Amino acid sequence: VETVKRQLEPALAGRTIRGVKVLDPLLVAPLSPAAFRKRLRGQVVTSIDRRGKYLRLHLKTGMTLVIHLRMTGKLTYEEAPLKPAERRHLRLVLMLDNGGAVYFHDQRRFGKAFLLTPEESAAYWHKLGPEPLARQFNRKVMMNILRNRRRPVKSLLLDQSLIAGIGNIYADEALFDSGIHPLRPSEAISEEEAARLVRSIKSTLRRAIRLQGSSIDTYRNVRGERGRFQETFRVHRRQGHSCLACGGGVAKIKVGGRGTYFCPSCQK
DNA sequence: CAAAGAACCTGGCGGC
DNA sequence: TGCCGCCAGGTTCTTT
Repeated sequence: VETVKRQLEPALAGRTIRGVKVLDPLLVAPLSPAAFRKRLRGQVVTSIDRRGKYLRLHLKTGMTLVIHLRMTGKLTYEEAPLKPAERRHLRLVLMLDNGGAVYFHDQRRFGKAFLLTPEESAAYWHKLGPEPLARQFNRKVMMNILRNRRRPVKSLLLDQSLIAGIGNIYADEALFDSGIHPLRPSEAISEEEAARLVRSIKSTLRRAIRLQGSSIDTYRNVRGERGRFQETFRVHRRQGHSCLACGGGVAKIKVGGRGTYFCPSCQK
């Protein structure tokens, strides 16, 4: 999402949305496509940012257009019309005043786009935990999150109300990097381990951003290019392969309903 | 109230 | 070839 945000900013900032085409009502539900279009058309995008896994397009009126890609959402920017094959999973088009357009594609149709008023915004973003890449996200904050909870540490990392923006891939990779077992009860994590976990989360996310995300299947960046972080996975989706650190076998279990990959000898 | 499980969707894969 | 079940970068609602 950070990669998408960085690439979308120069294409969208300062642009006026001249046209809105909703090809899948599910994307904007519970708003009707007509109501969504009416509220968005003519709006000026002043800036773009990200909060957790949400993309936010700030509009001159004070409204915010929020986009969540969920599992298979993709945003692309094009100056020329899409080829027929590229329209297969097209859900939304925002036509801009410079002739370009932003396209939202989504195979599984889990993605969401909605508008927030300035009044709604504060309460909405309040539901999310801190940004893991912020300076203020440190061992102390991590310890407060881990303390008095016995849920498996991986479930906590994925809980967006506790920390905003860590996904399944990055939770697995950060836990491997810090040598912590995904099922460890969070209250059993020491100060030293918490400090290591914070460093691992930050370094994993930074490295993934540098490699422009993970293209396991459908993900592409705004220019349609694959990310490369999947080439550096140490445990995620490597079950049965040997651990790059110890040579032992990478295991797969389910944690909180999510496929979870780890090295039983490196992660305790 | 926390936690587990199901639901929301589409499509690819392996097994039979 | 075709059908079935399982799995998938996430969140939210329901059930236990």
